[in-house]
Order: sequence, then structure tokens, then C-alpha cells
Amino acid sequence: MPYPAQTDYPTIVAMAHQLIEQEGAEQLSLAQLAAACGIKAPSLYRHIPNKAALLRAVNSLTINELFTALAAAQQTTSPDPQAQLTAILYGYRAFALAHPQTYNLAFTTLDPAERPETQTLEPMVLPIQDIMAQISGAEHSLAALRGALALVHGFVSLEMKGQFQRGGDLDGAFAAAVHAYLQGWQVMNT
Amino acid sequence: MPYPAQTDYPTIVAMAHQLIEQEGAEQLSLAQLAAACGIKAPSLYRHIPNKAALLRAVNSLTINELFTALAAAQQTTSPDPQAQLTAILYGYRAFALAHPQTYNLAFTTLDPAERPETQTLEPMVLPIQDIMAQISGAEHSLAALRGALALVHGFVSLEMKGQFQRGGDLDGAFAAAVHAYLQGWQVMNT
DNA sequence: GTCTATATGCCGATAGAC
DNA sequence: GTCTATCGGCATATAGAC
Repeated sequence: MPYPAQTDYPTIVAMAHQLIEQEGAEQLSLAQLAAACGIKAPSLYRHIPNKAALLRAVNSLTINELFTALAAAQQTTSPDPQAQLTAILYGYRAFALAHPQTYNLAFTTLDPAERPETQTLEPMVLPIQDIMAQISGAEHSLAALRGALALVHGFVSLEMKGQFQRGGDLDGAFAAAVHAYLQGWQVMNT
Repeated sequence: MPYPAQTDYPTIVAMAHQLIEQEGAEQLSLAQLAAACGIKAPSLYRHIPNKAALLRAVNSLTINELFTALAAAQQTTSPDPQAQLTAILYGYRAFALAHPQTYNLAFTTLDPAERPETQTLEPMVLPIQDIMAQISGAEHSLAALRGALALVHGFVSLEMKGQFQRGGDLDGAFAAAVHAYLQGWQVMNT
């Protein structure tokens, strides 16, 4: 009796993504992944070349999810650029907090071997730069974008790693920091 | 002939710190560390209880170094709070870029098991909060501090992970982002 | 496409002699 | 304080049968 075909590449990647989100990237072994797919570890190698390639695929998935989330956040009806940027940056934080493990794997753990070639954080958020230009001025839009990415990435990273241990309102602190940052650019541009 | 005494705990920790900075924390094995100390791996266990404790000690070392660097940066003669904060934040980035691997281990990799109990990032930078209060107002000083930490930590993290891949002047972008952030708080406070 | 069986390696950690 | 010897575990990966 032949072995039934029961899994494929996208399923494996999605399962890996899910397991990483549940238990952390460090805990994912190929044996565990295979078991979750209902097969044995060696069988995985009929679908993936090696573990690094698998993690690259998982990271591509994460990046696409983040891209979708940011695009959705941008669909705010307000034409005010500051309001749009605020919505996007809030959406960024919400995504990271909702998917801490996969976000972390894609953007902080980030072994070059596990990085998708074409996709990094920065080109992905190009649409933001256009809005940013409206409050920072065109010639500073790249710097302003980078600072915004740094602010939100840094905030969620410190937050998720438990580095903000003195209590207080983290939502409020994030909102205030984002507001101050955008306000600063607007003032400098006038 | 008895085996000579040739190493001790501080030496081992310092050596681990150095090896991590050279090759990355993931590459550090106890066997390699022992070899660098001129002994065999099992002998390490006469000095350390386990690897996690060793990494805790390494992280304490890193945190103390950062603390010293920030204190030195604060010794600017200018009484202007914004200038002092700028100097501290520049010093922070300079430290991280100069010690990427150990910085990363202490503040981003950061398994709770490897975290020194008493020392985390936030309480360490309390002096900054006092200066921050002068431009953000006392009631917002914690939020302002957290945003500043997020901005610099996020910037150096993205920078070191190669996420800023579109060229441009990173020093300038960092300076502009810090300036905008501090300016924003000052404006909001008046 | 899946299986069993196995190769190979490194890891952290322990036991006990000197 | 150091050593040799070894344990037990888990990892990625390959070979070849069904």
C-alpha cells in the first residue's frame, strides 16, 4: 500500500509559521514540524532544501502579513497625513504585538541566511515615505521614515522583551512618543 | 604533578564577553570558551554553575559598560538639556555600534534566563529621565524617556541588522530623527 | 511522497581520578 | 583546579526500500 500524499510546501510553511508563533522560533525542530504535519522528519526534505530556506519562507509570509496589515491601516478616510501616519504606526505596533514570535524572527533574530532576498522592511514601507514627505519635506522623507521605523520597531522590541518594567501606560507612552516625533518633523519643516 | 591554577571567574566571563563580540553569541560553545582559557570544557563547571549563569554575567558586564559610556557622554559641559540628551543618545548609538554582538545579546536576544535580575535597561537610564523632564514636562518624562530609548534602540537594531538598505546618510538620519523627537516634546510642552 | 534506518556531529553537563 | 571519559539529547541531513 503506497503512502498517501498528504502535505505540500505551502502547508509546511504555514505550519512552521504557526508553530513558531506558538512556541518561539528557537523551539522549532524539524522533527516537531514533521510530526505536526503528520509525517516523519526526513520526509520534509522532499519539500524543502534545508531549514534555512524554510525559515526564509516563513519570514516572507510574515512580511507579507505585515504589509497587508499596514495597507489596511492606511485605508483611513482622513486625508490628514499626520493622522494617516499615526494610523499606520499604530497598525505596525498592533501587528508586532499580535505576532511577537514571527515578527521577532523576521526582524530581530534575522540571520542573513534566513532573510528573503528581495524583501526587507524598508522597501516595503515605501508608501509611508510619500505621506511622510508631506510633513517632513521631501528632502528629509527618507530620514523621517527611518526614524519612524526605528521608533516603532524599538518600542515594540523593548516592550516585548520586558524592558519597560516600571509600570505606567505603555499605550499612552507609545501614542505620545509617536505624536512627539511627527510633531517635531512638522515643526522643523515650517 | 598537580594541575596549575590558571584561571578564575572574572577571567572566564571577560573571555566569554570577548569571544561573543568576535563571533556572535550563538557561536559560543563552552568547549571553545574553555579552549580560549587554556583548559578543557568540563573544568569550567568548577567556576560557573551553567551556561545561562555565564551569559547573565556577560550581560552584566555589557550593561555596566553601557552605563559607563552613557555617564561619560553626559559629562558634557553644556547646561542645555536638549544638548545633554542629544549627547547621551549619540553615545548610546556609538556604544551599540561599537559592541554589536554583546549589545544584541544583552538587549535583544535576551532570554529571561540570561537576564541579570536587578539590571535592565530602563532603571539604568534614570538620570536621563531627569533631563528629559526639563523638555517634556515632569508628568510625561517616563513616556518621553521610553520613546527616546525606543528610537535609539530601534535605530541601531535596524541599522545593525541591515534593514536600512537604500543608502543615504545614516548618521544624518539618526541625528535628524533624534532632533525631531526632542523638538516635538519641547513644542508639546510649551 | 512517505517510510525506516542511519550517519554524523555538536551540545551541555556529570562522574570520578589525579 | 584540572583532567579523561562518557552520558544523553537533539539537531540536520542522506540512502534506499515501498
